[in-house]
Amino acid sequence: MARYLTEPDAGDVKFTEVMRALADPVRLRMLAVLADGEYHPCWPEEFLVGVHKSTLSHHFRVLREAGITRTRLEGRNYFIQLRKEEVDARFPGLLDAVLNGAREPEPTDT
Amino acid sequence: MARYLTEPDAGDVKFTEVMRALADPVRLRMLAVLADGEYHPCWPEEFLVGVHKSTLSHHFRVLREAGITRTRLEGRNYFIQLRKEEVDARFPGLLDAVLNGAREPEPTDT
DNA sequence: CCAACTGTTTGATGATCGTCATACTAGGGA
DNA sequence: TCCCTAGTATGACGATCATCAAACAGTTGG
Repeated sequence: MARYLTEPDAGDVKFTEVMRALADPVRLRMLAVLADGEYHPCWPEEFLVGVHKSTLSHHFRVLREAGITRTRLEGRNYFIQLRKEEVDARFPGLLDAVLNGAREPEPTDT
Repeated sequence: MARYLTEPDAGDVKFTEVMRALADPVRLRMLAVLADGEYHPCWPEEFLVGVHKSTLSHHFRVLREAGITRTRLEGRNYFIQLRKEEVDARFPGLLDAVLNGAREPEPTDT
Protein backbone atom coordinates (compact mmCIF):
# COMPACT_ATOMS: atom_id res chain seq x y z
CA MET A 1 0.00 0.00 0.00
CA ALA A 2 2.48 2.57 1.20
CA ARG A 3 5.36 3.35 -1.10
CA TYR A 4 8.75 4.82 -0.27
CA LEU A 5 10.63 7.19 -2.53
CA THR A 6 14.12 6.02 -3.38
CA GLU A 7 16.71 6.91 -0.78
CA PRO A 8 20.37 6.00 -0.28
CA ASP A 9 21.51 3.32 2.13
CA ALA A 10 22.71 4.67 5.43
CA GLY A 11 26.28 3.62 4.71
CA ASP A 12 26.41 5.24 1.28
CA VAL A 13 26.01 8.74 2.56
CA LYS A 14 28.93 11.07 1.94
CA PHE A 15 29.68 13.54 4.66
CA THR A 16 30.32 16.42 2.31
CA GLU A 17 26.97 15.85 0.67
CA VAL A 18 25.22 15.81 4.03
CA MET A 19 26.91 19.06 4.95
CA ARG A 20 25.93 20.65 1.67
CA ALA A 21 22.35 19.53 2.14
CA LEU A 22 22.34 21.14 5.57
CA ALA A 23 23.89 24.40 4.40
CA ASP A 24 20.73 26.03 3.12
CA PRO A 25 18.36 28.25 5.11
CA VAL A 26 15.18 26.77 3.63
CA ARG A 27 16.27 23.21 4.30
CA LEU A 28 17.31 24.14 7.82
CA ARG A 29 13.80 25.46 8.39
CA MET A 30 12.36 22.21 7.11
CA LEU A 31 14.64 20.29 9.41
CA ALA A 32 13.52 22.32 12.40
CA VAL A 33 9.90 21.40 11.66
CA LEU A 34 10.81 17.75 11.22
CA ALA A 35 12.95 17.77 14.34
CA ASP A 36 10.43 16.10 16.64
CA GLY A 37 10.83 12.95 14.61
CA GLU A 38 7.22 12.50 13.61
CA TYR A 39 5.74 12.18 10.19
CA HIS A 40 4.17 15.31 8.80
CA PRO A 41 1.57 15.64 6.13
CA CYS A 42 2.87 17.65 3.20
CA TRP A 43 3.10 20.48 2.94
CA PRO A 44 2.16 22.07 6.21
CA GLU A 45 2.02 25.82 6.23
CA GLU A 46 5.27 26.11 8.16
CA PHE A 47 7.08 25.05 5.04
CA LEU A 48 5.24 27.23 2.60
CA VAL A 49 6.59 30.62 3.48
CA GLY A 50 7.13 32.33 0.19
CA VAL A 51 8.56 29.26 -1.48
CA HIS A 52 7.12 27.72 -4.59
CA LYS A 53 5.89 24.15 -4.24
CA SER A 54 8.30 22.86 -6.86
CA THR A 55 11.14 24.54 -4.98
CA LEU A 56 10.01 22.78 -1.84
CA SER A 57 9.88 19.49 -3.67
CA HIS A 58 13.42 20.09 -4.85
CA HIS A 59 14.64 20.74 -1.32
CA PHE A 60 12.99 17.59 -0.01
CA ARG A 61 14.67 15.65 -2.74
CA VAL A 62 18.06 17.05 -1.73
CA LEU A 63 17.47 16.08 1.88
CA ARG A 64 16.24 12.65 0.89
CA GLU A 65 19.14 11.97 -1.47
CA ALA A 66 21.57 13.03 1.24
CA GLY A 67 20.07 10.33 3.43
CA ILE A 68 18.67 12.77 5.96
CA THR A 69 14.97 12.21 5.44
CA ARG A 70 12.65 9.45 4.33
CA THR A 71 9.54 10.09 2.23
CA ARG A 72 6.57 7.75 2.41
CA LEU A 73 3.70 7.95 -0.02
CA GLU A 74 0.26 6.80 1.05
CA GLY A 75 -2.36 7.40 -1.53
CA ARG A 76 -2.22 11.08 -2.27
CA ASN A 77 -0.44 11.99 0.93
CA TYR A 78 3.31 12.34 1.41
CA PHE A 79 4.84 11.85 4.85
CA ILE A 80 8.38 12.84 5.66
CA GLN A 81 10.49 11.94 8.63
CA LEU A 82 14.03 12.43 9.76
CA ARG A 83 16.27 9.37 9.54
CA LYS A 84 17.65 10.47 12.86
CA GLU A 85 18.95 7.19 14.24
CA GLU A 86 20.74 6.36 11.01
CA VAL A 87 22.34 9.76 10.64
CA ASP A 88 23.27 9.71 14.33
CA ALA A 89 24.85 6.31 13.94
CA ARG A 90 27.06 7.48 11.12
CA PHE A 91 27.71 11.06 12.20
CA PRO A 92 27.17 11.22 15.96
CA GLY A 93 26.06 14.54 17.33
CA LEU A 94 25.84 16.23 13.96
CA LEU A 95 22.08 16.41 13.67
CA ASP A 96 21.55 17.68 17.20
CA ALA A 97 24.22 20.34 16.82
CA VAL A 98 22.76 21.48 13.52
CA LEU A 99 19.22 21.50 14.84
CA ASN A 100 20.32 23.60 17.80
CA GLY A 101 22.27 25.94 15.56
CA ALA A 102 19.34 26.32 13.22
CA ARG A 103 17.14 27.26 16.15
CA GLU A 104 19.56 29.99 17.26
CA PRO A 105 18.43 33.46 16.30
CA GLU A 106 20.53 34.86 13.48
CA PRO A 107 22.37 38.08 14.28
CA THR A 108 21.00 41.17 12.59
CA ASP A 109 23.64 42.32 10.16
CA THR A 110 23.25 46.08 10.16
CA MET B 1 54.66 42.93 15.77
CA ALA B 2 52.13 40.26 14.99
CA ARG B 3 49.14 41.32 12.95
CA TYR B 4 45.73 39.66 12.71
CA LEU B 5 43.69 39.50 9.55
CA THR B 6 40.21 40.92 9.94
CA GLU B 7 37.67 38.47 11.32
CA PRO B 8 34.06 38.74 12.47
CA ASP B 9 33.07 39.01 16.11
CA ALA B 10 31.98 35.74 17.63
CA GLY B 11 28.40 36.93 17.98
CA ASP B 12 28.07 38.13 14.40
CA VAL B 13 28.45 34.70 12.89
CA LYS B 14 25.45 33.40 10.98
CA PHE B 15 24.77 29.73 11.27
CA THR B 16 23.96 29.24 7.61
CA GLU B 17 27.24 30.85 6.65
CA VAL B 18 29.13 28.58 9.03
CA MET B 19 27.43 25.56 7.51
CA ARG B 20 28.21 26.70 4.02
CA ALA B 21 31.83 27.25 4.97
CA LEU B 22 31.96 23.71 6.33
CA ALA B 23 30.29 22.15 3.30
CA ASP B 24 33.36 21.91 1.11
CA PRO B 25 35.76 18.96 0.89
CA VAL B 26 38.89 21.09 0.71
CA ARG B 27 37.93 23.18 3.70
CA LEU B 28 37.01 20.07 5.66
CA ARG B 29 40.49 18.74 4.98
CA MET B 30 41.97 21.98 6.24
CA LEU B 31 39.81 21.78 9.32
CA ALA B 32 41.00 18.27 10.04
CA VAL B 33 44.61 19.44 9.97
CA LEU B 34 43.80 22.39 12.21
CA ALA B 35 41.80 20.20 14.55
CA ASP B 36 44.48 19.78 17.20
CA GLY B 37 44.09 23.46 17.96
CA GLU B 38 47.67 24.47 17.33
CA TYR B 39 48.98 27.06 14.99
CA HIS B 40 50.35 25.77 11.74
CA PRO B 41 52.84 27.40 9.43
CA CYS B 42 51.35 27.95 6.01
CA TRP B 43 51.08 26.05 3.89
CA PRO B 44 52.01 22.64 5.17
CA GLU B 45 52.06 19.91 2.61
CA GLU B 46 48.86 18.35 3.93
CA PHE B 47 46.99 21.28 2.43
CA LEU B 48 48.69 21.40 -0.91
CA VAL B 49 47.27 18.35 -2.59
CA GLY B 50 46.57 19.49 -6.11
CA VAL B 51 45.18 22.84 -5.06
CA HIS B 52 46.54 26.12 -6.28
CA LYS B 53 47.91 28.46 -3.64
CA SER B 54 45.42 31.19 -4.48
CA THR B 55 42.60 28.68 -4.15
CA LEU B 56 43.91 27.78 -0.74
CA SER B 57 44.08 31.41 0.22
CA HIS B 58 40.47 31.77 -0.88
CA HIS B 59 39.36 28.85 1.28
CA PHE B 60 41.16 30.24 4.30
CA ARG B 61 39.41 33.50 3.75
CA VAL B 62 36.03 31.77 3.69
CA LEU B 63 36.79 29.98 6.94
CA ARG B 64 38.07 33.17 8.54
CA GLU B 65 35.07 35.25 7.44
CA ALA B 66 32.75 32.58 8.78
CA GLY B 67 34.40 33.05 12.16
CA ILE B 68 35.84 29.56 12.22
CA THR B 69 39.54 30.35 12.06
CA ARG B 70 41.87 33.13 13.04
CA THR B 71 44.87 34.12 10.95
CA ARG B 72 47.92 35.70 12.51
CA LEU B 73 50.72 37.24 10.45
CA GLU B 74 54.23 37.34 11.82
CA GLY B 75 56.72 38.68 9.40
CA ARG B 76 56.43 36.51 6.33
CA ASN B 77 54.73 33.66 8.12
CA TYR B 78 51.00 33.09 8.44
CA PHE B 79 49.64 31.09 11.35
CA ILE B 80 46.11 29.79 11.45
CA GLN B 81 44.15 28.39 14.34
CA LEU B 82 40.64 27.22 14.98
CA ARG B 83 38.48 29.56 17.04
CA LYS B 84 37.21 26.47 18.75
CA GLU B 85 36.04 27.88 22.07
CA GLU B 86 34.14 30.68 20.39
CA VAL B 87 32.43 28.44 17.86
CA ASP B 88 31.68 25.93 20.60
CA ALA B 89 30.15 28.64 22.74
CA ARG B 90 27.79 29.70 19.99
CA PHE B 91 27.12 26.34 18.33
CA PRO B 92 27.80 23.63 20.91
CA GLY B 93 28.89 20.30 19.55
CA LEU B 94 28.94 21.42 15.95
CA LEU B 95 32.68 21.56 15.44
CA ASP B 96 33.33 18.22 17.09
CA ALA B 97 30.60 16.51 15.12
CA VAL B 98 31.90 17.98 11.87
CA LEU B 99 35.49 17.11 12.67
CA ASN B 100 34.49 13.55 13.40
CA GLY B 101 32.42 13.35 10.25
CA ALA B 102 35.24 14.76 8.17
CA ARG B 103 37.55 12.11 9.55
CA GLU B 104 35.15 9.32 8.58
CA PRO B 105 36.17 7.50 5.44
CA GLU B 106 33.92 8.40 2.53
CA PRO B 107 32.10 5.49 0.94
CA THR B 108 33.34 4.47 -2.45
CA ASP B 109 30.59 5.28 -4.90
CA THR B 110 30.92 2.60 -7.54
C1' DC C 1 68.79 48.78 -1.78
C1' DC C 2 67.59 44.97 -4.33
C1' DA C 3 66.14 40.25 -5.00
C1' DA C 4 63.74 36.29 -3.30
C1' DC C 5 59.93 34.47 -0.82
C1' DT C 6 54.99 34.09 1.09
C1' DG C 7 50.65 34.64 0.65
C1' DT C 8 46.80 38.01 -1.07
C1' DT C 9 44.02 40.19 -4.60
C1' DT C 10 41.86 40.55 -8.91
C1' DG C 11 39.82 38.83 -13.09
C1' DA C 12 38.08 35.21 -15.86
C1' DT C 13 35.89 30.75 -16.61
C1' DG C 14 33.11 26.66 -16.05
C1' DA C 15 30.13 24.33 -12.84
C1' DT C 16 26.65 24.12 -9.47
C1' DC C 17 22.70 25.88 -7.12
C1' DG C 18 18.15 28.02 -5.82
C1' DT C 19 14.19 29.61 -7.80
C1' DC C 20 10.10 29.73 -10.59
C1' DA C 21 6.81 28.41 -14.29
C1' DT C 22 4.88 24.89 -16.76
C1' DA C 23 3.77 20.34 -17.85
C1' DC C 24 3.21 15.78 -16.11
C1' DT C 25 1.67 11.66 -13.22
C1' DA C 26 -0.94 9.07 -9.96
C1' DG C 27 -4.70 8.42 -6.55
C1' DG C 28 -9.43 9.30 -4.83
C1' DG C 29 -14.09 11.04 -4.97
C1' DA C 30 -18.41 12.12 -7.34
C1' DT D 1 -15.60 7.68 -16.16
C1' DC D 2 -13.98 12.24 -15.38
C1' DC D 3 -12.02 15.63 -12.82
C1' DC D 4 -9.74 17.38 -8.85
C1' DT D 5 -5.93 17.06 -5.86
C1' DA D 6 -0.99 16.62 -4.36
C1' DG D 7 3.41 16.51 -5.45
C1' DT D 8 7.08 15.40 -9.12
C1' DA D 9 9.83 16.35 -13.30
C1' DT D 10 11.69 19.37 -16.66
C1' DG D 11 13.58 23.47 -18.45
C1' DA D 12 15.20 28.05 -18.01
C1' DC D 13 17.41 31.97 -15.70
C1' DG D 14 20.30 34.50 -12.52
C1' DA D 15 23.42 34.11 -8.74
C1' DT D 16 27.00 32.02 -6.34
C1' DC D 17 31.08 29.22 -6.11
C1' DA D 18 35.59 26.73 -6.85
C1' DT D 19 39.39 27.02 -9.52
C1' DC D 20 43.40 28.84 -11.86
C1' DA D 21 46.52 32.40 -13.70
C1' DA D 22 48.76 36.53 -13.28
C1' DA D 23 49.78 40.69 -10.92
C1' DC D 24 50.56 42.70 -6.42
C1' DA D 25 52.31 43.76 -1.51
C1' DG D 26 54.96 43.12 2.60
C1' DT D 27 59.14 41.03 4.75
C1' DT D 28 63.62 39.11 5.12
C1' DG D 29 68.40 38.27 3.64
C1' DG D 30 72.30 39.54 1.06
